[in-house]
Amino acid sequence: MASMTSLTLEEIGRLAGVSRSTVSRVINNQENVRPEVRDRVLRVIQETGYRPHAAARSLAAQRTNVVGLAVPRSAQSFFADPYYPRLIQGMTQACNAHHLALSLFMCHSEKEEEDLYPRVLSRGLIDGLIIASSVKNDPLIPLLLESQMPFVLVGRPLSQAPINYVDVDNVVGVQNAVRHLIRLGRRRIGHIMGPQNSAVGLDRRQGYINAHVERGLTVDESLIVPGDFSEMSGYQAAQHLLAAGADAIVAVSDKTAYGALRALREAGRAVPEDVAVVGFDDLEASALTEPPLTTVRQPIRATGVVAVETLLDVMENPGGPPRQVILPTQLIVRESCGARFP
Amino acid sequence: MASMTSLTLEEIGRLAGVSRSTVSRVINNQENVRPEVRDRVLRVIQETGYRPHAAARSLAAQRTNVVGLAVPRSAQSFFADPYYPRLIQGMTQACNAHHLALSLFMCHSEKEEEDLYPRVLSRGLIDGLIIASSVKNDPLIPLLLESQMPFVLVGRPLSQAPINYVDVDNVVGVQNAVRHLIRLGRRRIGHIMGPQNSAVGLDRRQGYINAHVERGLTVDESLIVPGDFSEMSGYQAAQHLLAAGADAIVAVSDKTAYGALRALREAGRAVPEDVAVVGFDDLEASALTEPPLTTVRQPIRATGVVAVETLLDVMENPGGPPRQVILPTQLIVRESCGARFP
DNA sequence: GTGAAAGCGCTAACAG
DNA sequence: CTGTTAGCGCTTTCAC
Repeated sequence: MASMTSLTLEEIGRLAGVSRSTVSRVINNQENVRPEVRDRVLRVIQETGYRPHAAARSLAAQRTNVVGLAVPRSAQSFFADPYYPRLIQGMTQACNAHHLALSLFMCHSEKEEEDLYPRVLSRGLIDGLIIASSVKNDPLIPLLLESQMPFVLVGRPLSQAPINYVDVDNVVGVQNAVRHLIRLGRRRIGHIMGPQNSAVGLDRRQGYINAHVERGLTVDESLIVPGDFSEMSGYQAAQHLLAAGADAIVAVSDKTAYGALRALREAGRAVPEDVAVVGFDDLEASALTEPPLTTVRQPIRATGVVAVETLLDVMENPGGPPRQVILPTQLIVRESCGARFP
Repeated sequence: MASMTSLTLEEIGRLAGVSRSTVSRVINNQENVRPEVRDRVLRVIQETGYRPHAAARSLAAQRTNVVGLAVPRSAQSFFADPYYPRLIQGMTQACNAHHLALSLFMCHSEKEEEDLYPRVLSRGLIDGLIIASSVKNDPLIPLLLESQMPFVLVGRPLSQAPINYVDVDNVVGVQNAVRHLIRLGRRRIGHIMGPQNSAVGLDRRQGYINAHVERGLTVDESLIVPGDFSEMSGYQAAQHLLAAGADAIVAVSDKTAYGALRALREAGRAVPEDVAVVGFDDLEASALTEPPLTTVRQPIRATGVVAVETLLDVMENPGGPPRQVILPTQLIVRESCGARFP
C-alpha cells in the first residue's frame, strides 16, 4: 500500500520505530542489527512496498549498480546475425544474478559517437562498461583508459595492450577442426580467411596454421584465400580453392561455409566425398544445410555471462593484472566433414 | 585535463569566477545567463573536461533521463529473428537524439521475473518503460499501472484497456495483400493464421476477412488454417490448403510462408502459377526465396523510434488520453504473388 | 546495536 | 542576470 507521503528511509524508520541508519543497514544486509529489529523493519518494508531511491543510493554510495554495454558503430552485424541477441541474453542473465541494470549504448553514425561517448563516461551513470568489440580498435578505449572507468572488451583487441577482455578460443577452435580433417586423411585443406585486420580473422587463420605445423605438414599458401565473413566471399573463395585442388575447406564462419557449399554444388563436387567443409559459429541453419555442416560452436551466452563477471571483478578489485579470459569452443561434427563420429 | 580534486559544479564555478548556480544554468541551457559569462563557463568546462554527475542530477531533478526496455520472458523470439535488433536500433537512435540512456531488462525465468520486476519499478532508476510485448498480457502491466510509471507497449495488447501502445497496422497490412491477390484474380485465397491468443494473430486474420468482406466475397472457413509463426506450421498448413483447393496463400509471417513454399514445391505446384504466396515481415531472406516472396514489410526501426517518442510524450504530458499509434506497412511485390507490378 | 550528523553533487526556488 | 539557500534520499563515519 502506497501511503500519501512518498516513502523514504526516514519514513520507514519512523514506522518501525528505529532510525534511518538502521533501516539502511537492514536494506544493505549489514550484520550489526538485532534480529528482532531487523524483522520489524523488514515487515514494514514489506507492508509499505518500499523501494530505495536508486539515484539517491548511487549518489551516496558512489556506485550505480549499472553496467553499460557499448555497441560500436562498426558492429553492423548487430542486426544481421544471432550473435548479439545471444550475447545480450548472457549479459542480462548475469546482471540479474548480481542485481545490476544493463544500459545499452549504441551509435549509428560518427556524429552520434562524438555525442554519445563523452556521455557514457559521465560519473554517476554506470560503474563499468562492456564493449562489444569490432574489427577496428574502438576510439572509446583511450577515453576509457583516461577516465579510470573499469571496462572489458568482448573479443580480443588487436593491440597487445594490457586490456581486459573475454573471447572464445578462435585459434584452438579452428585448430581442432583442421586436426579432425587431417585425421580423416585430408591433405589439401584450404582455409577461407576472415578479414586480416581483425583478431578473429587472424586467430582463426593461426589455428589453421598451427594444426599443420604440429603435424609436420607444410602450409601451402595457395590454399589460404581471403574472405570477409560473407556468404558471397565464401562462394568466390571456394572456387579458387577448387582450382587449387583442395580436398577440404575450413571457412572462417558458417555464412562463409554456406557460400562454399553453394560453389561446390554448382561445380558438381560432392560434399564431403570430394571436398569436406567445416564452418565456425554453429548457426541454427547449419544443422539444416545440405549436407549438414560440421562447425565450431562458440559459447556466446557464456561469453556474455563471463564478460559481466569479469567486469565485476575489475570493479571490485581494481588494479592487478589484466583479465584476459578465453572460452573453449566445441567441434560439432555433422556430415559435411565426412565423418559422422569424431 | 583531470585535476586532483574531483570536478564538481562548485569547482567549475570557482574556476570561472561564478557561482555553482550559474554553471548549472549554463549546463542546462537556460536562457538567463549573460553570453560572455556563458562562454567563460563553457570554456572552463571544455578545458577541464567536466561532466555532471548523473546520479546527483537525477536525485535533485527527480528525473533520471533513462528509459527502460523490458523484454518479457515470453519473448522467445528475441534470439531467433531480426525483429528485436532492429527495434532496439530504432530505440537507441531515438534515445541518442533525446540524450537518454536505455536500460535493458530481460528475464529468462519466472523466478527472475519476480526478482526483476519490483527492481525495475524502483524510484530514481528510470523515468519510463517500454515493454516489448508478448503473446500474453504481461504481469508487469498491473504493477506499472499501480506505480504511476509511464510506459508504452510495443504491440497492441489483447485487452481493450486504455493503455499506451505502438504497433504496426497488421489489419491493413494483410488486407492490402489480399486485395492485391483478389485484383489478380485469385478467388480461393487461403490464410495461415498466427496464434489466435495474440493481437498479431487476430489482427492479421481480421485483415484477411476485411478484404473479402469489402469485395463482397464470402469467407470460406476451410481456407483459414491454424499456424504458430513457425516454418513447420506453414509447411503443414499449406498441405491442408492445397487439399482445400486454394489458389493463393497468405501466411501470417515470412517464416510461415517459407514452409508453405516448401510444401508447394514438394507437391509439385508452381508458384505463382498454381498457387500465389504472400508473407509478412520482409525478412532479408525473403528476397532470395524461390521464387522471391511478395510480403508485407513492417517498419520495425520506426516502431522503436516512435515507441521512445511516445514514451517521452507520456512522461512530459501525463494524463490525457492513451496514446495508441499505428504505423503503416508496405506491400513488397515480388514474384511469388504472380504480379511483378502492383 | 543504534542514532546523530555530515555529506554525495546537483537543481530550483527565492532574493536581490 | 546572478548568488544564496534549501533540499533530493541515501550511505557512512563517529559517538554512545
